Formats: sequence, C-alpha cells, structure tokens
Amino acid sequence: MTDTSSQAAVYDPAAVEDKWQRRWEEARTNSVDLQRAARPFYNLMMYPYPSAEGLHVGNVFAFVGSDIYGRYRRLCGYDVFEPIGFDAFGIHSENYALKVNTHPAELIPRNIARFRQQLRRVGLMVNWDHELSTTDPAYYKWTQWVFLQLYRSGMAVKKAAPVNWCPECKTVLANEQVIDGFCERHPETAVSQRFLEQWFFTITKYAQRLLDNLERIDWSDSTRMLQINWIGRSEGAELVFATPVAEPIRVFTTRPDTVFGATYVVLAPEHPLVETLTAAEQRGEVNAYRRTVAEMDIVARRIGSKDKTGVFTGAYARNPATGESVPIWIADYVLMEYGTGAIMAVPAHDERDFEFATAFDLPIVPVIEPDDSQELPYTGWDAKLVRSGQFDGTSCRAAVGAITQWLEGQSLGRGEVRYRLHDWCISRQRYWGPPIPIIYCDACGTVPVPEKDLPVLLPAVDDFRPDETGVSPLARVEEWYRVPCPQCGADARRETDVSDTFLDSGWYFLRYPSNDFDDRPFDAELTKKWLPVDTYIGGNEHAVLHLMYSRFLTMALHDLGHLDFEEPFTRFRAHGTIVKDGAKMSKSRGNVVIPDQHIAKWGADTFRMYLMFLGPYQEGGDFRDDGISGIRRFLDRVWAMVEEANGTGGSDEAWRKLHQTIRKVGTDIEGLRYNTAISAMMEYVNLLRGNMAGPAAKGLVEPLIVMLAPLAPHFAEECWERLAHDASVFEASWPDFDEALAREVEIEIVVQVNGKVRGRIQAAPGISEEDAVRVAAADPQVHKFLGNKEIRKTIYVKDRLVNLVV
RNA sequence: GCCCGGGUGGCGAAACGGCAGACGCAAGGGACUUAAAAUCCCUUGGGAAGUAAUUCCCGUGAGGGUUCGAAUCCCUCCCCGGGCACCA
Repeated sequence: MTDTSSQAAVYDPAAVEDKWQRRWEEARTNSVDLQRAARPFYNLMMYPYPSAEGLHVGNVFAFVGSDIYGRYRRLCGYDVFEPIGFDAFGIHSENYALKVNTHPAELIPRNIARFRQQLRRVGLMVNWDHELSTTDPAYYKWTQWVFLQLYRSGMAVKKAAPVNWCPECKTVLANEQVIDGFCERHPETAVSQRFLEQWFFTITKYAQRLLDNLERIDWSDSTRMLQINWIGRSEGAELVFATPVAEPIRVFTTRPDTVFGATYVVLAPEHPLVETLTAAEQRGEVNAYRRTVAEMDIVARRIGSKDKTGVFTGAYARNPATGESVPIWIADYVLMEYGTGAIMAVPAHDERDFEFATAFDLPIVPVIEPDDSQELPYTGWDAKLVRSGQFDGTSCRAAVGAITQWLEGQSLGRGEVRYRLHDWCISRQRYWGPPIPIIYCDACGTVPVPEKDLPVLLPAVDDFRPDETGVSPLARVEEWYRVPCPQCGADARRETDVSDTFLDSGWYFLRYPSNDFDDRPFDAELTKKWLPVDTYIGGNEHAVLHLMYSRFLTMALHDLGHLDFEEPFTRFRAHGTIVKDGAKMSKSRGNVVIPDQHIAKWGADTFRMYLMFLGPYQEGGDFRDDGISGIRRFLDRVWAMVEEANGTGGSDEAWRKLHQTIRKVGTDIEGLRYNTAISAMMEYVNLLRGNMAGPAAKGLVEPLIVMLAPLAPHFAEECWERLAHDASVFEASWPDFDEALAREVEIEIVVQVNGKVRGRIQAAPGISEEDAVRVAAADPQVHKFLGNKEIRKTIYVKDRLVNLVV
C-alpha cells in the first residue's frame, strides 16, 4: 500500500481507506462515551454468525445500510452507539466444525478474527469497545441468568411434547426452524416427530400482547405482517358436545354459526378422550389407526397427501344446538397441537369436512344458503341461516354472536380466541451452546442452578458429536454432569441439553452497552439511557425467529421488573435481499459475490455506495459488476472538484441547487432511500461541472462532502482534510437547509389542453391562477389546440400546471 | 388456497394523482492521443413528418372503471419473488 496518498493528485482508495481506518482507531473516533452522551442514539445492526466463508455481500449490504443511517444521525448531532458482536454459538457453527473435523472452540475465534478484519475494511462506525461474542462465558453467564428468571416465574417449563427432530442435526428444532417439513440447516433432511421432554418458554401467554403491540411500534409493514400471520389469531367459540362418558368433547370453531350443520365430530388421534370413548368393537381398528399416525413423520402428516383418512370410534356425541347424536371419528387431519384437538365437522360449509364426509359417506346438511345457489361446500359469509331453528334467516355474521350467546346460556359454549403460535422449545441435544442451568436431584426434583454459581461452563470435550440417543453429547461427560444438589447436597446431575441459539440472540442488544459489567447482565442506568434500540435494521428472514423471540424476552423481563420498556426496538426496518443475475446467491449456483474482491478492486467507499445505488434499500437489488464504475467516476469527479475548490462565489443556480440537494439527501437518508440520495448528489455535481468554467467555490463543495460522509466515510474524511479542516468530518454537522435559498426564481408551468401537454410557460413562482391561465391560453402552441372552442373549465395546480378543458 | 411485495427503455432504476424514463450502466458518434486506455463533449423508449428549429402519434404486465388528468386510485385477470398452509 502506498503511503503518499495525501500528496497524490489522483484518488487512491486503498491508501485513503487504510489511512482513515488507522486514524479512526487511534483517535477513537467511533467510540461514544456511554455515560456522558447527551443525545443518545442506539443504532443496531443484526450481529452476524461468524461463518468460515467470511463476510457475505448480504452482510455488507445490511451493515452498510445501517452504518449510513448511524453516521447520518451522528452528523445530525446525536451520540450514536453502533455496536457489533458475533452470534457464535449454535448449530451452524457446530455443523461446520463437524464437517471440517475441527473443534468449534478452535474455529470460532479464527472466524471472528477474520470477520473483525473484514468489518473494519468496510469502514463501519463500529464501537469496538463493546464487541461481544455469545460464546464468551462472561456473556452466556447472563444468557443462563435469563433462563433462570423465566424459570422462576413459571415461563420456562419442562414438558413432554411432540417435537421436530432433525436426524441430521440430531437435535430437536423449533417450529420456526422447520421449513416445509425439512430442516432449515439441511434442506434434504425431513424432520420427524419425537415425543421428548423438552424445555419450553411459554411465549403463547404473550400472543395477544405480541400482536397488539405491533400496532404501536414503528416497524416495516412486511415484518409486522409476517408476525401477524405467524401468531395466527382466530376468533370463534369453544362448544361442548356431550358424550356418554363423564367428560364432554370441547371443540374450537371459527364458525359457531354453522353448528346446526355439524353432523359428526372428529378427534385428533392423540386426543386423550379417544381411549375412554372408543367402543369395544372399534378398539382394534382405532388402535391400528393411531399407531399408523404415530409412526408417520411430520412431513407425511403435514404436507403429504391430503387424502382424508380416519376411523369411527363407535361412540356418539350430542350436538349442543340440535340435540342430535352425531358419530365421533378420529382422523389425522385434526391436529392435537391446535385448538382443543377436536372439531365439529360441518361438511356443507368446510372443504376438509366436505372431503371427509364424501369419503366416508357421512351426512351433509347445508345450514346457510347464499342467494345465488352455490355448490357445496359453501364457505362464504354472505348468506343467511336455514335449518337452524330460531336462527333461520339470521346472517352468518350476526349468528356467530347470537348462537355463541345462546349456547353460553346453557353452559354449552363460550366465545374463544386461539393462536397458531406455539410455545418456544429451547432445548437442544447438542454441544455448542450454553448449558441449561438446571440440576436434577432425586430428593429435591428440578433445582435451578443458584445465580452465584453461574456460568455453568460448557466443558471442553474432544468428542462433541451428537448421536441418535436423543440426549446431548454432554450426557457422555460424567465428571461434568455429576454434581451435588445445590439444595440438599446429595448426588445430583445437571441438565445436559444446551439452549437454542435464538436465546443467545434474544437479548444481546441489552448486553452491548453494559458488557464491561461482570456483576449484572445490564446496568440499570445505562439501559435506561440507551434502550430501547432507536433504529434496528436487518433481514426479514428473522421476522418470526429472532425478532419475535426478542420481543417476547423483553416483555418477560419487563414483567419481572428488570426492564422499564416492553418493546426492544422502537423502529425496525427490513432491508431487501441482494440477488445475483436474478437468483438467490448460493455456492451450488456459483453466483456468490465475494465482497473482498470488489473492495480490493474499487475500494470500500465505492463498493458501499454501489450497493446502495442498486435499488431501494428496503427492496434489495440485483448485483452486477457493470455499473460500479459509475460510482467510482462520480467520486473521481468530486475528488477533482475538491482539489480545485477555492474562494467564494458561485451562481445563484448553484446555490439554489445546493439547498435543494441538502433537503432531498436529508429526507432520503432519513427514509433509507439511499439510491435517490446518491442520484441527487450526482445531479448536483453535474450541475456544478456544467455550470461553471473555473473551480467551484469552497462553500458549494464542503456541504457536499458532509452529505457524502455517511455513504463514503473514508473518502469524505480525506476530502475534508484537503479542504483544510483539522478535525474529522464526523465532528462537522449536517448542512443547514435554507428554504429561501432553495426556492426557484422562475418556474416552468406545464399547459395541458384536455389533459394533454401542449405547451410550457415561464413564470414567477406564486403566479396567480388568473394570470397563469391567461398566459397559458395566449401561448401560440396551446392556442392551436384551443382553436375557437370555448374553455369550459380550467384546472390550476399551483406553480406546476394549467389544464384547459374545451 | 390465504397474506405480503413486485411487473416502467438494451440493463439497474426515477416519478406529493399533474412534463413517464431523473440518476447510473451499456451502446453509438465526436474531441484529445502515433495508438489504446483514461478523461471530456454530444446522442440514445418506439414510430412518423420536416432542410431545420420543431411538431404529431403510440408507450409503464392485460382488460375494464373513477378523474379535467392515472405508472400512481378502484375492480377483474396473468406473471415473478417471499411468507403461511388439513390451524377447524
């Protein structure tokens, strides 16, 4: 690398960037004093998983977009805290370690070192003093602490449940990690169902709050929609179907208005009542069916054939509305995990029930009749009830409330809300994670590890391979899991599962400001000052994982008195994805963009700006190699302008354009419209170049450099220095926008005749409608189209347009 | 099937309901150069008329509608991307 950059006449990005990266570190330019900061602004980007492949262009896109915003806020006078860390525990890291047969404890520090170097090279305004890694015992001590808080309050529970088991990862997965029945990490491996004892966080208790708060937090709509869908709220009723045994069948339905058409009842095969209800002569068939279903894996059950199968139990239940006896069936299209695990089947008005009734020849009784007689099943709402006793003629919508109330009066039902959201399974039968801080004692039962004994260190073991047993590799480390019970001192054993990576990332933003403290997870005062996060930018792939879990944990910690806010991210924006040649980047497609290569060739600043110039930040873009030269040309021109800049002066037009540009660039960056912010600066530079023969006035160039600083920080620093400033450009402030100076002195008004453009007139801004119309009508070109017809109507849009209707 | 996005020149894309295509790439022409690269200047949605300045017509996935005026709003449909999905 050359070291003569400050004398060179041409822009040499490598030298400039190296110089400023050193300076920033020496002068601690990017560090903010968290205690003293007067205008705190917490600018967060999603910390990366430090993969062996190094920084991906998608990471760069995400981080740069966030960094630009942080740097902009800093220039606006905020004390911006922009931390970064590493999501280094978890299955991704561990699977890779297995693949290359190297211990993750050895790999991870290596990967992190490389990431750190790459992140520096990109020129992020990262406050390195607050870097964290989830694998650091000083961090995961507090991850375990979070678990204990939830455990104490009953929000962490151990229960046996059907869970997703990935035979490749050899661990259970959260529902959010199962994609179309396949493992998120192994797209070729079907997830199967196992019935295991697992630790769950009771996120479902917060379903309504997670939903309600979405209305009042400033998040990307796309992300909010994903969460709304995932929570899956359904309103309806729980209805009671009496049975010959003591316990009735409770069903959940969103269509209580159709209850008069319920001609049979279906239980999930796993439903506890099946055992007691099944008639003796049906027992053989029922048991056989239940066995088949139990052996079926989740794929076959969920996405496999939708052909309806099922078995009659031989028992009957009483329809609460009609009082009639209806047969009770079991079928795998009814899922135990949702609702009550039982449904009333209304074949005339539900597609699945219709299919099932057709297959097994069960009665189909229509109870709603649309005006134009439609085919069955009719599942719409725009119709009235028939064959429904006193409710005949009631509209469907009205009948929902009326029938629910009527049944409620007889204790046969009540209004009910259900959610699709499941409790969050956090147990992982793996090695590379924080051990769950629980001890099992024969005498005392389940005993939480006392907080003073945290962290429960992950033991260093050579053999960290998972196996088929369904227990963690830690279960093979006897000297580790055998411990005395913290309560009675008797021989006891540790929980050998580790926790999900998403528990690590569910609270990391709380730790950043406080990671100097080893005696508390987050300092009360610092947390009050810096949180919640002001702006969080990241990908929508985490909409229902990390972003949902973080909200839940924040709410839980709030309810337990640890935080005084319940939503962690005041403003969240989802960035788009970068694709290559119209397709997602992947190693198998061979279309992976390696950022380092482009940075080496063009410089980090050019690469940063080019990524932002590809398209709207929140939509992403298609990466192409051609086009990047345009950004470099632009920077070269600015560079030349800086070299020549001197004196004062400049045309009115140039000053006007400057102020218009300040306005546009500011509002564009605020709205993350980086592509148009860059265009605006290009237009300004084009105007300066075309506008004057000699060098540009310093006063016209300096604000441009400040505006460029968030996007091209090293470049801007170097230009700023060349413009004879001693301090960093980031000590400067965002240029003031002057409305008066931005105002045009003469404007062009479009003249339309019958909505078609027929001419243009020059006028002073603020011209009256009367004058504008008079001048417009007098324009010869316009006159041609008016002929001698009478003007019937005129439309005037102030300073923009006149439309003459003839 | 349901819920979000999106569809505009050769390409990436702009456009508070008001001049469609800003800005950039690529392409073509020119200047500089022995030459090339770099740089600088000009042209560039399609079609037609004119020696020309210029003018006219068509054009934002398709078809309807609202409006003085629609890429933008409404309805129907097609295609692409993402999410959910036997969820009662």
